[in-house]
Amino acid sequence: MAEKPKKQLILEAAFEVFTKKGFHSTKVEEIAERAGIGKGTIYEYFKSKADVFHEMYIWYVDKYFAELEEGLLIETEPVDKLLKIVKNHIVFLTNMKSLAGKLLSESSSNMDMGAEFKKTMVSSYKEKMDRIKVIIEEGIKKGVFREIDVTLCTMFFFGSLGGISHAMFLLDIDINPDAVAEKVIDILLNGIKK
Amino acid sequence: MAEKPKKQLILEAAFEVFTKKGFHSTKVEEIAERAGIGKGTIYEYFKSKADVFHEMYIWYVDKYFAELEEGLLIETEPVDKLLKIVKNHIVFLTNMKSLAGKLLSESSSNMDMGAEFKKTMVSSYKEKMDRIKVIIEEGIKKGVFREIDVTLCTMFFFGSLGGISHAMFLLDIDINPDAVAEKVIDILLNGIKK
Amino acid sequence: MAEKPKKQLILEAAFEVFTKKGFHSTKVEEIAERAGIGKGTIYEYFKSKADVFHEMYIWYVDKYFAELEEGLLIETEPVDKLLKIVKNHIVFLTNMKSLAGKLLSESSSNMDMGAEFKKTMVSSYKEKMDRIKVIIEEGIKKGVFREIDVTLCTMFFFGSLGGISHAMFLLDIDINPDAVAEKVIDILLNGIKK
Amino acid sequence: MAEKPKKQLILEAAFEVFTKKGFHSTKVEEIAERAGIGKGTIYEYFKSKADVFHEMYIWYVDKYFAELEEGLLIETEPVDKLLKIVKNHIVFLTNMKSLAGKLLSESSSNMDMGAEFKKTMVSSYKEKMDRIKVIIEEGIKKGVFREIDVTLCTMFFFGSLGGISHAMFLLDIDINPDAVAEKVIDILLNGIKK
DNA sequence: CATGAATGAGTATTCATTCAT
DNA sequence: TATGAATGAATACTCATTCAT
Repeated sequence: MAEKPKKQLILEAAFEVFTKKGFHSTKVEEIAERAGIGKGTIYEYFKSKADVFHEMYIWYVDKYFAELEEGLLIETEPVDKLLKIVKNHIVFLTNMKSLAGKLLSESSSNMDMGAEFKKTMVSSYKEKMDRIKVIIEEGIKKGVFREIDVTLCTMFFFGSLGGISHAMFLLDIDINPDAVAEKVIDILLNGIKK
Repeated sequence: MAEKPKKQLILEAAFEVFTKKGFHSTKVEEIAERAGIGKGTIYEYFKSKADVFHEMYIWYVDKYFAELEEGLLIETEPVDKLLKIVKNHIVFLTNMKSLAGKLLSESSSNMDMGAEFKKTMVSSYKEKMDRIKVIIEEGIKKGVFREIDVTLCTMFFFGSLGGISHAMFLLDIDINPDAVAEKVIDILLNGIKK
Repeated sequence: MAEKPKKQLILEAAFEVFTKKGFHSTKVEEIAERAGIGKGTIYEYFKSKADVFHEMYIWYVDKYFAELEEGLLIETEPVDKLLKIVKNHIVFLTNMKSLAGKLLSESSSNMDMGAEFKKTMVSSYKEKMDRIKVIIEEGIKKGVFREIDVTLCTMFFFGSLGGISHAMFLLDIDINPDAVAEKVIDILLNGIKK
Repeated sequence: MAEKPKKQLILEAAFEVFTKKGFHSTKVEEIAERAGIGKGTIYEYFKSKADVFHEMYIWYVDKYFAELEEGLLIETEPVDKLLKIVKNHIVFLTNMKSLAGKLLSESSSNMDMGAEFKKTMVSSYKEKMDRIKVIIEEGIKKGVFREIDVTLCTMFFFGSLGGISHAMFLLDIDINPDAVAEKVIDILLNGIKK
């Protein structure tokens, strides 16, 4: 009897379909089918297809951060924190059935989805970036990291995570989170120069 | 009299519109208007809207590589080559009126565009990666770089370029190509550890 | 405690909404809200939206006639009766918050509401007409009126009432029932010729 | 080869369907079918269903006035002019396949069609009224008519025309334009009092 | 070759109605 | 009885594509 709340059901179905087919190619009816409900029901909980996408995005990002923060609590050292972030990122993507790349890319090109959504995206993006930035700054303060350009370094590091996801999905590569994470951090920390 | 060939005209118009509005939101008629020709004419040169996109993508990538290779010819040292790649990437994006990010993201989510296009994308992706990979391997052979995981390092480096583009567009940041390129390479080469 | 019967409540709410927004633009939920009840409850008393409209129409016409007949009882002379009809018509419309025009017009165009409703409308229309016809015939018999075409005169007279309502609503004119009624009857009785 | 212009074709088809079924019950596709064209073509000439209705209404009113004015040119006497108006009205309705009543009624209840259309309707209504008003005033000036309330008389007369149409359609009566017109004018001029 | 008028397949959304509670 | 969450049939409108000129 204790059914999952309808709204959650829709969000999950939406995630699966949107990430697999992209926003425009996803039909509202498909989401309903996957959620095992009637098409009209979606409009009881969301005011439009774009709204479903928007809320799903927020839900997804929140989930990401929740898992991340939990992981970060244990660590104290900047290096370990960065390592945790990379691991978390990879695990998250893998758990998400490896479809998350789509989400990012499709969403970034949907300016037609209204300024409000754009704002949500930018702010969640900044939030992620800031989380990393703080760690790097902490590392510099502690004397563990060099005095590099923090913003750039953050973009660099953050981008590399995206690049890895992108490669994973586009090339259909299976990877070992721990091994990859360690290699990534090694490069980031020590550079590639001999 | 020396008019630009019609096909080229369409490709350029398509690039502008597709990158500004994304694939689905771009109307064929808009491309025609921007190209200063009739809607029907497009179908004389391309068999569908997807085909226009596909060919435009190839043209864009070719252009990217042409400029890149030209730049790489001058350099002999792996480090300088990587530096050139970063600079070229940033300059290219800037020249492209900062719209290229869209291209990547939108395209990656269009599985509905057929397997053929997917293949084109993957292969051009691999081509770009390989170009970088070769340089890194060369650096290792020459003893300039450590013996790191080349594939991963490539993904890492390549991804960081994407991350920088993404940040540029999403956050609307203006950057100085040379300064940024040097900082990026500095991090890549020396790492961030003190 | 002496609550109004639910059905009556719905009918009144329906009248307000239907007359303000027309049949198609009225949502069943709106009627329920205005009646202060749940949407489903309407279907306990009526079998469809069209049925609500149908019954409301009958209720409205009955009310009209009830008021009219009451007024006519006092009068004995045909001329006074016609005068009473005009006054009653105008007062009725005014009391109805000047929305009745809508009712007539919307309803007349709803062939899609089924033959049954059409019949109700026609028969109520005929009933109104007959009421007038009888008075005119009586007037002729009494030698007060000329031997004009009774049916046509009825239509003419009845139509003019509608015309006045229509003008009132469309042009948003406020009128004095007594003054107008007397002028109307004056024209009807004496014509406009000098 | 000399086909009727598409826009005109659509307007005529729209008139037939709208007047038969009312605005809401008319499907755009039905208009297209009746016009013998594709659904999309309608949107080449009109920007919405409401727009088709709006333009059709104007076209219809213009046609009415064109025929009316032509008829009025020949007459010089106010009485003859009124007679002409009545005849014209009846003939017009008959020619229009007896569907015009719908038009008036449906349209008057479509406040949801936007303020612009409301304005068009009111102004065409006033125009018709003014045409009649002028004739009555002329009659008074010439000493043919009594000094009655002109506005009211106009509404009265105009309404009676509507009443006759309404009766014709609702009761499905066939009438002889000339005979009816003369009787109507007789009542209007001389009243019904003996 | 070039065109743009014509087309109709495809889809988000609304809302009357049902029915489990 | 009363309710309102759930439903899906119904429909205006868009736009890639065709083809007569």
